[in-house]
Amino acid sequence: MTNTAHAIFPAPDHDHERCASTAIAHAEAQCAARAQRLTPMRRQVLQALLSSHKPVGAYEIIDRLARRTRPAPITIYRALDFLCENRLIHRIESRNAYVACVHNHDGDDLVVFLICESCGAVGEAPGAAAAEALKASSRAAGFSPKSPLIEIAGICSHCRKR
Amino acid sequence: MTNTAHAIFPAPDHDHERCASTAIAHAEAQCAARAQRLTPMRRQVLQALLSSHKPVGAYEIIDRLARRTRPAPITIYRALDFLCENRLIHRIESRNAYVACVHNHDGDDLVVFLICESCGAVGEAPGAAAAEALKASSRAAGFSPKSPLIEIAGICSHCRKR
DNA sequence: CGCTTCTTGCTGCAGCGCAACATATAAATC
DNA sequence: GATTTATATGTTGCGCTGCAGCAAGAAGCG
Repeated sequence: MTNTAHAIFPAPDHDHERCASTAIAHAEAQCAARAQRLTPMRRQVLQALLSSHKPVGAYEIIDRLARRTRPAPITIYRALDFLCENRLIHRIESRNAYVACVHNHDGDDLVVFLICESCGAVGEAPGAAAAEALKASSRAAGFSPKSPLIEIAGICSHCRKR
Repeated sequence: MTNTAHAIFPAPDHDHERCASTAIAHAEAQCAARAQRLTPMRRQVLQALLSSHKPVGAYEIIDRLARRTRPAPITIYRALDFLCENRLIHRIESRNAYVACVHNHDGDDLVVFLICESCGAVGEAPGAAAAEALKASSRAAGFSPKSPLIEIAGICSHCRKR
């Protein structure tokens, strides 16, 4: 197989051009629907993240933009905040970095981040089942949970084959 | 109730003196069993974390130690690494901070961190059930998982009452 | 146009985290 | 005990992370 629409980990030879353009299109639609502005700066940051499926740090984004005038860190963080709030990207806490959301999941569903220690790619797996178990466990402790954060390190299917 | 041994979130009025001393005793036993050395530096860092059930950053640990000679950050990080490797403390990724392990869980079992947004306390809930669901989900994606990281923000039972 | 709101740029700063090297202390071996 | 070896701590230095506070420009609106 080469490129099924719902593969958690995109194959090394997948059509990434298409992958990125659909993500941009989705971002435009999403922003239009919410009356939010996908400014050039925000679009550039999103595109920088879309250049791979790996988490990228804020300062590396600055390097990748590499325009005439080098944007200040705060500028990037503000764009990242905007993109996070609109669920167009995700923050990977264990890496202090960000990945573009490839939208394999629905609205408010819990997402499980699978992080390959070999190639660095990040996949988004559905985690509804685990979410139930987590809610039950935390409620048993008298805890009122909000959004669970789940990140799992390991080896992805493509790296495993090699 | 005031202080049951297995409460996930220790009551505000619990006997923290005892709480801390048992943790130190456990650390000594654990290190002795593994032929590891709980040096003065490491013990001091552990005690600094045991002064509360809240996550503490590396630089705040430096402030708390407040000895004649202020230890360098790297010194603290080395002690933290040691304590993490020996499972005497945990790193809270979403806070870039550390908490002492109060050992409500067994050996290699998955731990779910419950972080109270009100008082900042961190509880450790058992997550074996969720772990199974997560493993199944990630394996379905062809992923070979290692140690899942689960952190949930919310409100703890004691803050909820107020 | 004038006003408001949003966005970006600029300066500055504090916490986080570790590499590389030097020194000191403890354990192990003879 | 003396020597080697391993482990732990100290010192210097630096890059990344993340944001506060203020100023300037751009977009939307009556």
